[in-house]
Amino acid sequence: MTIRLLLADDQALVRGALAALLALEPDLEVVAEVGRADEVVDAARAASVDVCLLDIEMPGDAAVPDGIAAAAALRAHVPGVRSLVVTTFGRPGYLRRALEAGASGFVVKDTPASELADAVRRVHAGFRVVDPLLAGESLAGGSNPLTDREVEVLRVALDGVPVARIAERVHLSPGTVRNYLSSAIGKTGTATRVEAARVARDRGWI
Amino acid sequence: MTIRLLLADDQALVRGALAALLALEPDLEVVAEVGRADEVVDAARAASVDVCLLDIEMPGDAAVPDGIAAAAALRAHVPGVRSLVVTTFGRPGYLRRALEAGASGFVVKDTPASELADAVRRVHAGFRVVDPLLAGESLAGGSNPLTDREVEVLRVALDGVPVARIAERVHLSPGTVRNYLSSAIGKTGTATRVEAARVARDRGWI
DNA sequence: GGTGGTCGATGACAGATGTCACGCCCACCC
DNA sequence: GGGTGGGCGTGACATCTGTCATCGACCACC
Repeated sequence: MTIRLLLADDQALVRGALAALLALEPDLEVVAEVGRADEVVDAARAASVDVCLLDIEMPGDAAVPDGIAAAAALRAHVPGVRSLVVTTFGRPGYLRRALEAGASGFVVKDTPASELADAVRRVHAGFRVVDPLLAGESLAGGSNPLTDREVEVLRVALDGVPVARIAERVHLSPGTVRNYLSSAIGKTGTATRVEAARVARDRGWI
Repeated sequence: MTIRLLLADDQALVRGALAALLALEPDLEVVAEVGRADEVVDAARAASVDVCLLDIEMPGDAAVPDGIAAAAALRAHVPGVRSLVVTTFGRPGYLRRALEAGASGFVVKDTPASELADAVRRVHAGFRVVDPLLAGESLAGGSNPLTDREVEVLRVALDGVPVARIAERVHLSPGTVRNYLSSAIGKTGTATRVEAARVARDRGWI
């Protein structure tokens, strides 16, 4: 019996290339491909998929905006499927959030191509597959010290927009936004809101 | 006679997957793979390569920091080889810079996998292959209005560091840095230095 | 009822930032 | 020599930002 796979990645070329790579394995079969996070659940159900390979950075809708949310949605709605997150960025917080969302595996796109099929097989067999290097960093990184509001404000601050525009977008007064930013700057040990936002992003806090 | 290919991409998984995809074509053969921009020229020479597939975002050294520089280095040192840039980001400025660097083709990773092999063949045959959507944007985008100093300062400003630290890194006085930033803010039609840096990056100006 | 806690807002302050006009130096050119 | 212009710096100014103390509103809890 072959393992039935779904590929979710917004870059068609990468998706197709991964399909070609996995097609080399006789016990694996790619039965569905999607390019958006919000299409994962339907496709997984329709094709009776065993394992989903999920990129994190993918377009989606408000309910399922990215690959991590797709893993959570799969666990909730199609519990038989296992998720293997395959991502460009080995940010510690991504790993933590992916595991919290119910993903069974987490590999970065730096890993050798030869290891992917094995990761799929182990995930399908019920094991947990995690990049060992990243697992260490993730534990060392600690958990997210930011409050919900700080996260919300930092997300907007990422692009470097002025405080006034951040305030508009999150429906808070400019003064309050500055308070949250100041707090986040303190927690990240940085000097400006943009630095704080970047550090928070790299640690997977936002 | 098969077309001999070199794959340059820092993500091993993507590299391997592309190799599997292209191996499906009987007239194509992947004869070399590298993960750094500064290894492209040597590898291309050693394996007598016909066409190089180059990612842009790749680590490298000071002389060849990315895939675009690798295309330029190939033209200079191994003139027989043609370059096909394969990149995640369809930024208009990337296209312009890639063509200036002597690349024969430019495709984004959104394109269907089925078209890649054809793009390789056309590049090998001496044609120029350019994403048509992007070609339009690139012409509309116009050329780079920034001075060298403005570019240098904006590159550092991308991370949101304070002006004082930008001044240290580029060996200018803080006041001068602010002048360049102010000028760049005006040219980009933005409000802060970080916004200016992001706009400039997205247009391929820095 | 009181009590404590959180959330959002405000005000005040120092320092950073963006803008602008101007000055200096040096290369270049007539 | 006398411009002329670009690159870099300075000073001054208004505004924005980051920090901190404080306040009112609201809610949970005893």
